[in-house]
Amino acid sequence: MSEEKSLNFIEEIIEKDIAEGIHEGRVHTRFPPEPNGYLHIGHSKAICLNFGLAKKYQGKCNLRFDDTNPEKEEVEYVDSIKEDIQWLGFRWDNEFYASDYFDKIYGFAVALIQKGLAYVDESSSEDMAKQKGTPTLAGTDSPYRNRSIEENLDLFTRMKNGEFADGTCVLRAKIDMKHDNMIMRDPVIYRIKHAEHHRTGNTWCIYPMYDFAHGQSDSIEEITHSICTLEFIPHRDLYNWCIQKLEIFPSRQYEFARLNMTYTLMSKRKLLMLVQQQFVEGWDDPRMPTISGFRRRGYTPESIREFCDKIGIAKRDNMIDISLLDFCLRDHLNKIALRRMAVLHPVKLIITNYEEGKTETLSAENNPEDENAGHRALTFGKELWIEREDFMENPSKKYFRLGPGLQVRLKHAYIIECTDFKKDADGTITEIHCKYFPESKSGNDQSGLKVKGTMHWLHCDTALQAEVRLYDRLFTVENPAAHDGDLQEILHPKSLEVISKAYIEPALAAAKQQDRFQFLRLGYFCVDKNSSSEKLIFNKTTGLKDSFAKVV
RNA sequence: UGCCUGAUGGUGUAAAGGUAGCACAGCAGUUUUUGGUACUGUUAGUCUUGGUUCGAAUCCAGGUCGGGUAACCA
Repeated sequence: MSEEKSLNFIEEIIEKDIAEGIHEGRVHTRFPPEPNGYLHIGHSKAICLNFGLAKKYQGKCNLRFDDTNPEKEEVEYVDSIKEDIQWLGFRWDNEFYASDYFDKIYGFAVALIQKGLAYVDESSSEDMAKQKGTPTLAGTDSPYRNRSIEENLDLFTRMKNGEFADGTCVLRAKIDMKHDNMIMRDPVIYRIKHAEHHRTGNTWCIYPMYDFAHGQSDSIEEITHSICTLEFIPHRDLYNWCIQKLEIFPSRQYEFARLNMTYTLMSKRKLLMLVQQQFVEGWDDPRMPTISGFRRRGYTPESIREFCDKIGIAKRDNMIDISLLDFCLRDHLNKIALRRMAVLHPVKLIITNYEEGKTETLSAENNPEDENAGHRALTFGKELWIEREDFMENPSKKYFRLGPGLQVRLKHAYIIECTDFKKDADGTITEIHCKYFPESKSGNDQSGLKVKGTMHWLHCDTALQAEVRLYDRLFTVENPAAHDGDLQEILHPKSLEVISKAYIEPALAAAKQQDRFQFLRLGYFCVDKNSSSEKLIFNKTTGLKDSFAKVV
């Protein structure tokens, strides 16, 4: 009866490795972000993969910051990355930094020089580019390629000691300038950067390149399965070359296809641009595809994990429909979000046959999906707010809401019938008059009336006010990454709409930051981080599935 | 143009030589005091050409198309 879920290709490799007793069947992964930006939804895929694999196979997963470029990295990013991973629900076994290993990595470089496998090159970067050749044209050796070991050792030591300015020389691995794989044409493995590092300060003025730090860090931590994205496939040759020449722990690299999602930008560089040019409020702007943005928007970690599980792991390029993320979100929120009523675009409704000044307390369930969620009290009276969209002067037959002579149910209250309405000079509806049917009271309906529509409402005298922020997609095109021109050209002009005076029900007064609700018939909303008891602010997380919208 | 990769409905992802399945999206319907939820039904797919085989999405050969790759970034 237990349905076996099929394995993805990495799980297959791992299970094979375990079966063969490689590394005593141990599984140790790592998540290796560079702290040069905030984590986005694409990183969630890698996080769920790496931490998920460790969990599934009773292994370990390290968090390791790939901090080898001091010019781009900052502690703010380190902190945000840690917060985001934890929020997603994962705990790392070790918190490491590539910069922890600078001494060891330096030692690896010296070892390579001593084996005659690395040399200091004073060619300019232009010359080095020429030496590289092209995909079809073999490269040529640098004039500095055959320096003696002693000279290389001396030069490299002086590089470390700060005797040279940035860019004067680099350390290169001595591999093969005619290699089919361009990466293997004597790659740079150390460069000079007189820059302060966020952790090592001014201790170093030379820093290893990715290819001479990442794999080495994997080895030092005895990572068994080093999982990265497809664009690192050509680097695997070098990864393995270093392990072999240095005779260090043989971690293995495996590559999977990164996440692409419709209407979403995944480039950290471009996201940084949105922040710097203030097209959004910051990295955690609810429109951003960052983990912190989704958090502020009201997404749940459960829904993001479920999404990552559903999209699968494979090697072919993909473009996931963002509606799948939406589905996972709604699916979870539907189960956990308390129901409340709010009126975003209010118009007054007067119940003409309801006694002036009278009120009634009604009971409303907090969540029909959850018996244990309990009930709350609602006040009903003569004057109510309803949604402007819920009234039409000349409704079509498919319109199940209010219009002259039409009947609807007010949720948790009575059935009403529209008897009259008022307009101002511009034709804007200013007031709707209805009569109610006292015997149609919710839960005890004796009226025998049948209506097609049910509407949300708020009692004028007791409703509270709040700011509500409505979000739409940030980009107008399905694949913003493919857009060549200015980002501004494809930015959705109405990605944010602020409703400064929306009405909400009194039960929402005590709502705290990050609390999530379903505003009946409107969608899911969560309390913004800048919300206060004086001024409540709600972010729209996502709408409800709306099958009526398509009819219109 | 070299090297590396990949190709299954609109989008993802399974099927390890034996009935092409699942999810999202779409469409239609049932239920409903949320035009929500739930439930039911349904449309739609193996890049191509050959070969091996009783039998091919799967194995082999050629082709086509897509992606990556020529940073002192990661």
